[in-house]
Amino acid sequence: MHKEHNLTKNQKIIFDLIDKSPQPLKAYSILYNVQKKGIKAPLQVYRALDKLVEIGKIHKIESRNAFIACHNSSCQVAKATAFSICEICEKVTEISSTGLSKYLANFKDKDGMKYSKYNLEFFGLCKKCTLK
Amino acid sequence: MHKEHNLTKNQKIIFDLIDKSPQPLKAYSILYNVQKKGIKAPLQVYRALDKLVEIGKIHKIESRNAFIACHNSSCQVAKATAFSICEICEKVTEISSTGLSKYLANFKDKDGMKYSKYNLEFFGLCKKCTLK
DNA sequence: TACATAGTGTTATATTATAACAATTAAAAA
DNA sequence: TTTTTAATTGTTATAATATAACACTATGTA
Ligand SMILES: [Zn+2]
Ligand SMILES: [Zn+2]
Ligand SMILES: [Zn+2]
Ligand SMILES: [Zn+2]
Repeated sequence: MHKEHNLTKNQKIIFDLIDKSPQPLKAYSILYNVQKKGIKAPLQVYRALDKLVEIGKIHKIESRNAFIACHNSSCQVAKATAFSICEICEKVTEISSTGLSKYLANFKDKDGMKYSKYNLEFFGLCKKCTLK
Repeated sequence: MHKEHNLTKNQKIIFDLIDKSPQPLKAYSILYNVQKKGIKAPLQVYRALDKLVEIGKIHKIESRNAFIACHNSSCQVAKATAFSICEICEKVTEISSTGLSKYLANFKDKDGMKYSKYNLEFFGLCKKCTLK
């Protein structure tokens, strides 16, 4: 569950847009979409994005430079994220698998080192694209 | 094991540089370092990088926009990669764990979908930085 | 109130990456 | 070997992504 954060004006505008979007949004596409709401400069977007990522309301899809709202109650504030990405239609889905997150949270490398955070991106074809 | 690829002149210059580097290199840092060898434009660098990634000689660290040589004989040509990243010194190490790669290669999401490719990035502190 | 902290607005600039086109080289097919 | 096809190169220009710096404003808290 997400802790309630009181989003500021810009944060709320940008979160709402991302939250409503069925696919991840890129920063400059966000910018174009919120200009009518008074957000005029890239920095205003990036600052809101940074904060939203930090508090776990959205995640960055690193391989796509795009942002998606978190819909996974088990992902601990941006510390443990996993996504599936369709290489044809670019549909991105957050994976919420207890098995996977337990496995990765407990993973130790050969030096016995544990990690505080991870990001995993799976690539393949989504159902719809598999059938074509 | 890597299939032997006959690298072209530019590919070789750029691979050699990355391969010798203890840490991942960024595209423009590569560019500055190979200008004395006649590679003058970003595109020449990016083209070589694209090819080297494609054939699995190097990997891109997505969260850092940087490139590292593959030192993991079990990673199947860029289809299955895992890294640990130190959040202080930015040291990056390719993880080669049979357990991990088997687990991820066989991972199915709740729709039963399997993936053809993945990239995993772990974050934490390396040994050296933990002791500080 | 006074102070600290976080957020905003703005301009400029840095960093990362690709488009388009002509020329060259290497590979493979005839 | 010649032909022809694909891959690579060189080059200029430009697109896309992201941050620096600074002045100002709102918010919380002592
Ligand atoms: Zn999430
Ligand atoms: Zn798809
Ligand atoms: Zn590798
Ligand atoms: Zn370190």
